Amino acid sequence: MSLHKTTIKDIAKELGISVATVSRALTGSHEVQEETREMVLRKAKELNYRPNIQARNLLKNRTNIIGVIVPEFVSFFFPEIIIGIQEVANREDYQVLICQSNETSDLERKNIEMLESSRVEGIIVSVTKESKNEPVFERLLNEQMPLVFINRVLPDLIADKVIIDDRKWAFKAVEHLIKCGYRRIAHLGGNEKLAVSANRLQGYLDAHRHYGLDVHPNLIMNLGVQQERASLGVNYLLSLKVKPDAVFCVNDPVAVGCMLELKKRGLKVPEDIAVVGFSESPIGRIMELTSVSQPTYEMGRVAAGKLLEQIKGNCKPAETVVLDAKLNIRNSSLPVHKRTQK
Amino acid sequence: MSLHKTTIKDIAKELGISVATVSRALTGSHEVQEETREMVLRKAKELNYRPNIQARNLLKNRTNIIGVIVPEFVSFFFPEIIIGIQEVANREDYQVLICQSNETSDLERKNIEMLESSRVEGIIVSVTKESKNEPVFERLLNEQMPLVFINRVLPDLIADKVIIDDRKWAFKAVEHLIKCGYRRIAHLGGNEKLAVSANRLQGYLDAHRHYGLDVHPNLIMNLGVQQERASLGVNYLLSLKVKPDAVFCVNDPVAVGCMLELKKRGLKVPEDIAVVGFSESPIGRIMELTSVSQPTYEMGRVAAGKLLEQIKGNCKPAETVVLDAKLNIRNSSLPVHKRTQK
DNA sequence: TTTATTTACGTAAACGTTTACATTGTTTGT
DNA sequence: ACAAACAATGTAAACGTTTACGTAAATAAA
Repeated sequence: MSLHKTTIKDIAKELGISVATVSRALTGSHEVQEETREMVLRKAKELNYRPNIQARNLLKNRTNIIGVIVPEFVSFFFPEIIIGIQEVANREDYQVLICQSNETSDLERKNIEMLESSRVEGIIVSVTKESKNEPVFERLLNEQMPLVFINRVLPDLIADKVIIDDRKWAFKAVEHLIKCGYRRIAHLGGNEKLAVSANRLQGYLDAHRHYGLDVHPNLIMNLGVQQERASLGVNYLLSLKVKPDAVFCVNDPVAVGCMLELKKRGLKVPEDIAVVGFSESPIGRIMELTSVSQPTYEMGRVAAGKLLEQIKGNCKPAETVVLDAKLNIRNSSLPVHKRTQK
Repeated sequence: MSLHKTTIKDIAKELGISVATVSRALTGSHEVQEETREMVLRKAKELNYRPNIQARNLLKNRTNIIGVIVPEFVSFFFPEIIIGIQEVANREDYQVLICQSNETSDLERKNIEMLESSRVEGIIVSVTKESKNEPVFERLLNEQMPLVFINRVLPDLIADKVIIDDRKWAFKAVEHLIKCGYRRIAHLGGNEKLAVSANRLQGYLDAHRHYGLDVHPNLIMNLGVQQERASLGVNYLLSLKVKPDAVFCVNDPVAVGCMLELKKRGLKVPEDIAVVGFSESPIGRIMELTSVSQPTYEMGRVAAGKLLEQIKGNCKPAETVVLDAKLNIRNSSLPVHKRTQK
């Protein structure tokens, strides 16, 4: 019941041999007598020896840990990405240190510094909106810290990135609304400084341009990516003389908030207003919300794969992996002529 | 652009002083001249020095890491607990290594061993259903590994536990149904071997006993804790000659699955059948599901607090902290006489 | 036999810190 | 003036490993 954890020295002393021999026996070196090895292994088991990874890592100057920074992980989205990351990392004996930046630039920076102090061998990050940490990431890149951006990226940085084509899929989502017969499509956008938001807005504009529809600036609002922000937007939209007949939302939470507010106001989806989200969510699925689904697990796996490659020193030039997505059409965006049949 | 990370030695060499002085300056020791300290701090910043935590920990024989094992973290519940844990842990400079056992006993054991090898200083765990690892946890306790069970516990083990009184709150939930006028209340239970499930079933039985209601064994089914399992139960319940007028579900996912299946079958909640869940969830809230809310963040904080106490060697006897919960009444369980008004 | 090679093991340095102890130079007390 | 106390710094050991190097004995080659 000693609080002392068995070390290699204890084994050596008990057997009257040197620590070097014990180490060799344990690491499976060939330069140790079979007889000796067995003796060591037996004693190690007897003393319930566990190698001290810290000491080994200090010597080899590694930690076998990678860091992950996400804005939050209460919504399904980032947890799924993290699971994908863990899957690949664990397979290669890496542990994953998970941090959440809580959507604040400041905590993001602190997390980075903490991960550096923990001597993680690489970092996978999904930046906060309004990340003011571009210089920090630049420093990391300069210092050759393996780094992969996922989902939310900094467009100006030359680094590995794993994303979907937000612009393209936003286009497809809005195109779907247009083809369904909707003509006054509003957009509840996220934060302009967030690349994903900006790109989805672009896709929205692209679709209008492509199908010759006028863009009404007063139908476009950038309120944020959180569910609660939606009511504000809905209230405004419903106050207009000419109301929109559909809303394309920057993500599912906002779309859900939008649907809830509409319901509260006594409006039916899609009969009065159609709604489309982005990124899929269990709640959205249940509410029959049309949305673009991202391959979350796969994104995590790919990001971890690229990070481990960087760590192993395969110094390929920075690459942006664009994964495929999918538009899932549900009842929240029925074609105008089919709506009454519902 | 060197791959070499700045060490205390580099600073010492550049300034022509000893590593001891540098160390003292950095750790805020009083026995160093103010002038020297400033010099060191300036140089440290210039060279972007980050202390190597591994080396420090090796010396002090600690890691400043605690491990957390949860069954899963895609649903809101465990992420919230984890955030609470991180909050307290980070405040005390501890990192959190998060593992998911994926509801399998085997992966749970592997995670434990992995955390041991990583020399975590303590473990917070929510066991899998049918955890066969009681002997493993017993060993950990014997070896004085700080350990706190949270939410899902092993009743026979003497250890720190952070829970709510599942039996009591299940009683309250069912009592609420009874007071609303429901008389044939079914129970979609979880796994019998899972303490939380067993306790919630007991609460269900208690309420029946307390209010003199007969228990109909064929209205009680233990199908599991996942949403998908609910349809099976609903199908069976609806096949009975005398159908239930309410369902008390072991948790929100099952309750949601239950509501969806009822909807699919053309039945209205609560007009045809009332539904009550447990543990709260965003989806449940949106579906207006009556449920018991647990203080997830607080549970995490308390568990982390207790673990850190254990780590610091405050060897109190094992204690079970029972936190308060709350029954949130929503439309899924309207009083029978009010239902038509809806 | 003598020399070269191999085998099995020991010695000691190294990783980046912290800290007990030693060593200065300076101040205080008598 | 001299001992005592103190302040600021240096020296070196320690944490638990791995591994380059050295060494002795045993074996193979000459």
